Amino acid sequence: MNERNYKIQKIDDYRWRILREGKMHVDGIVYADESMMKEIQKDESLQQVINVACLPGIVGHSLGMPDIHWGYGFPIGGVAAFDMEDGVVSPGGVGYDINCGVRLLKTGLCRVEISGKLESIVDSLFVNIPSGVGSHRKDLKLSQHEVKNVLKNGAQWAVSHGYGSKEDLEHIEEKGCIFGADPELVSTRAIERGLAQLGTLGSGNHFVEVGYVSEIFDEKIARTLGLEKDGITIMIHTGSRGLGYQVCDDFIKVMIRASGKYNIELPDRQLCCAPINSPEGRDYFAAMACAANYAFANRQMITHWVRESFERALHVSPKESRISLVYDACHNIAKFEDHLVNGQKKRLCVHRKGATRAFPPNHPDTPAAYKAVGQPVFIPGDMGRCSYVLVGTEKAYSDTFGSTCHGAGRVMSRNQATKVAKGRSIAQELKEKGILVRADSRATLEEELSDAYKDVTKVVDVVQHAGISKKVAQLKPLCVIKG
DNA sequence: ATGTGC
Repeated sequence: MNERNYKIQKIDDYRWRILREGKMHVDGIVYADESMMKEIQKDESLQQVINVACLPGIVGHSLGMPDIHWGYGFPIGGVAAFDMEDGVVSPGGVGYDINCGVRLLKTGLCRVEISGKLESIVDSLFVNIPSGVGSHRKDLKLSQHEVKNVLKNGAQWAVSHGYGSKEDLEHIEEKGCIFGADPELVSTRAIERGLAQLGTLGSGNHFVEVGYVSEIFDEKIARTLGLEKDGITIMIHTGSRGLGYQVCDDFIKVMIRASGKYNIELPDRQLCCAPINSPEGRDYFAAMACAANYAFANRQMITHWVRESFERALHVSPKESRISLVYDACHNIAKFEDHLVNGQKKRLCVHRKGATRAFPPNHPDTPAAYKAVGQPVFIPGDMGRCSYVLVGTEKAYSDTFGSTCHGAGRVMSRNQATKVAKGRSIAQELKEKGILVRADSRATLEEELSDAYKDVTKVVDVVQHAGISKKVAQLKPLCVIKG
């Protein structure tokens, strides 16, 4: 069962090469330190890196980030770019939660100003933002027609309906709207699942977390991002909810047929895909863009209710709380982007699944305010430890199609974590560490146990040392709401 | 991740 046929070559302290052999078109490259590499080999994720390397039209390398772990077909923490002419697009390379992502808000508040008020903040957030499996909003049920407008316009829809400001849009990847979304390619079932879920958190590892800047590694960049020591931040991690799940599920069926139709040899059925320039490939992309836009709108709506929750809990005006968006980045998505391949500029379809775009300073897609420092990247850890703010680099652009990691990465399955948490009160343990948590389900809290994750500091150190991101600040949690 | 199996 655990027989390994592949050969791994150490490139340097933070990179490992899986040599091309058999049906692989390219080498695999994994970013990890020595001890992580041992952990990584315990699951099937490296075999998945190899499987991805066998897909038609893949260019460069099949990449694994240090938070890599087993996923549906493609590994989570994987990056794969395909040639527009002979390459493929695959729902498994994006993931079930299309445009799952992280946004970071900063505030005009500092730690001492809210100490003693954390209970009311966390309660207010928990009341205002529905959380948990199947969570929906009682105060906002859209018509099918209106959902289609969300799918076309993303966060722009939210802003034009009074949820946030135009300035927010400048600080979202793609300005909160992926081009090419066609709602007619999203099934009625998917749209129905989306009617009442806009502005809800969901379950699993999704959260809204209030924290503070605990350490700054680069003063100048932190200042540009508007972060200072002890400043209060809010991190939002969620995606496209049931609508995105349904889009993925619908298109996996389409892609299984398409893989046969186009004679694509699949090492694993879960890698089902279609040529980028086929009807199935174009349809998937247009539907995926819809789900991505729904997720952008979702995080934008949640931002609105975060602002409102702070105002209510602290009895402050928006001018006093000064909650603004630092940035919003996707970590489950496929994008058409220009990259240098063998010295030539080429348009590629880049799949990032559990991987974050990390574009360098001066890139056209890096927001104007951050041109000098690079695109912000947020790496949430687990509930008990910390998170990181990074920026993208030239090296990421040249080595990883402008990509980096997305989180700590699991070391325990959900089942394992539940067993380890048996007989313990995770909420109480966190409270003793000074972290208040409100969760819809006790089971989710157990699955999200701190020890179920790698130490995010080690993950971030790998991408920092490998040069594919630059550390800017560390954030520590104060209170968190979970699904 | 997911109206947590059709």
